[in-house]
Amino acid sequence: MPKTTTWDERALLLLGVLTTQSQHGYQINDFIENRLCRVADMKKATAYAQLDRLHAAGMIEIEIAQVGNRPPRKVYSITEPGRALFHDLLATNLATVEAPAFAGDIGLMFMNHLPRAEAIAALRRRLAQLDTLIANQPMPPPHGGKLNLDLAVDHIVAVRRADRDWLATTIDRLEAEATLPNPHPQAAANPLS
Amino acid sequence: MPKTTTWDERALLLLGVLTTQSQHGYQINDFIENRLCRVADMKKATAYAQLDRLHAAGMIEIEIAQVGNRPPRKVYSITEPGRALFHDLLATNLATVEAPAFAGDIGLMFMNHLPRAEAIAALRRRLAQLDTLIANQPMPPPHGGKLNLDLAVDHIVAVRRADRDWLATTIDRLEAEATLPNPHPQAAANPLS
DNA sequence: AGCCCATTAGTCATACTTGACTAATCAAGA
DNA sequence: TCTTGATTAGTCAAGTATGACTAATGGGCT
Repeated sequence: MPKTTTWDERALLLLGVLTTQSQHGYQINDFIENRLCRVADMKKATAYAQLDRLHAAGMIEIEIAQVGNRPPRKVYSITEPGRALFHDLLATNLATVEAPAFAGDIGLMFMNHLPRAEAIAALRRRLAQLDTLIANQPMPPPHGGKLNLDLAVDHIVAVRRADRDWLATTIDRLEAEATLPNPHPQAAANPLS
Repeated sequence: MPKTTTWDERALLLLGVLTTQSQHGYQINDFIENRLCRVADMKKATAYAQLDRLHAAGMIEIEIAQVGNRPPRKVYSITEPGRALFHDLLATNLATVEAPAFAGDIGLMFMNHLPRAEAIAALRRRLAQLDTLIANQPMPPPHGGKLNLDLAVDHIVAVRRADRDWLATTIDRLEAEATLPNPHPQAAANPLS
């Protein structure tokens, strides 16, 4: 038999959107890019590619609907196998911890290559950004029925707040260390050791 | 003039590794996949592609070194322009907040599509995994000189702990709600409304 | 002597992602 | 009336990421 395709969180996202309600492409993209933008990030072309894969696998079906003289809509609906797949993907997703990889940590690793003052100033800017983000956190627009956006947003806010606290504490610690004799005397530019 | 290439955290990672010390390819990959695996994630083929791009842009240079009769080593070294680029990328990285997108939040959004008990059981498995990860957090092997792995690992641990706390609290709340009259009576399987 | 594994170097096909683009209809403002 | 922007459909080229693969050497084990 053919090797079973591997489905990821993008399939879960689309199946979830379609489980809530059959939709046509424009609606799907609009929904993802406007309503779910803080939780998910998928572009139009990616969505179409995934929808094609899901259709080819029989997880969704497509009907054409004509409204007036407008270009015909393709309405995507989830099938029974699709519901089963959605169920499995959802249960797995809920039960699994993802390996986090923060791009910001790359910089932290190499922080000692900058002069202390410069590094701390940069981290301070990061902290200011975080504060702004947390303060201006817009509450998501009200949503209908089964979609639990609040929970996901709440999670993001919680993690961001922890990030902020860690950063504030770390900056303080680094500053305290900076007043002591410099433990890294070679921190300035140093070509050809 | 040609459009300036966009450099990302992968370039930062490689430049950082080479700033610490000139290395040949095998060393670089070994270092990233063994020592930095908890902070960064870059595969061999990706590293070589990035090294090529950096070399084409004059950010690193390559010398051939022969050791015995072994296959010749290509030793990659950072150039002066490379150091400047590294400095800029590092300062930017430290000063910037990344938009986080957690795959796990996709599931949270659709949680109401599962029966409450099943969803809570799945989240409990996620929590157990998180606890294990936090408990078994291996301290990174000691590192030399300017590499500040501890800081990045500390950050990851802090965020993970916040994640764990949020999850524990959320599970409790969901369970409390579950004992009340079900606010989502259609939570069970419900084909064709 | 012979065999296997680690070291050292990459390459390549494949898959995934996305910015930019095309096309047509209709409502509303100028 | 004409133009513009939103609605609706996608496509395609170009870039990125990576699993799987090839090749050669040398040290150590049987």
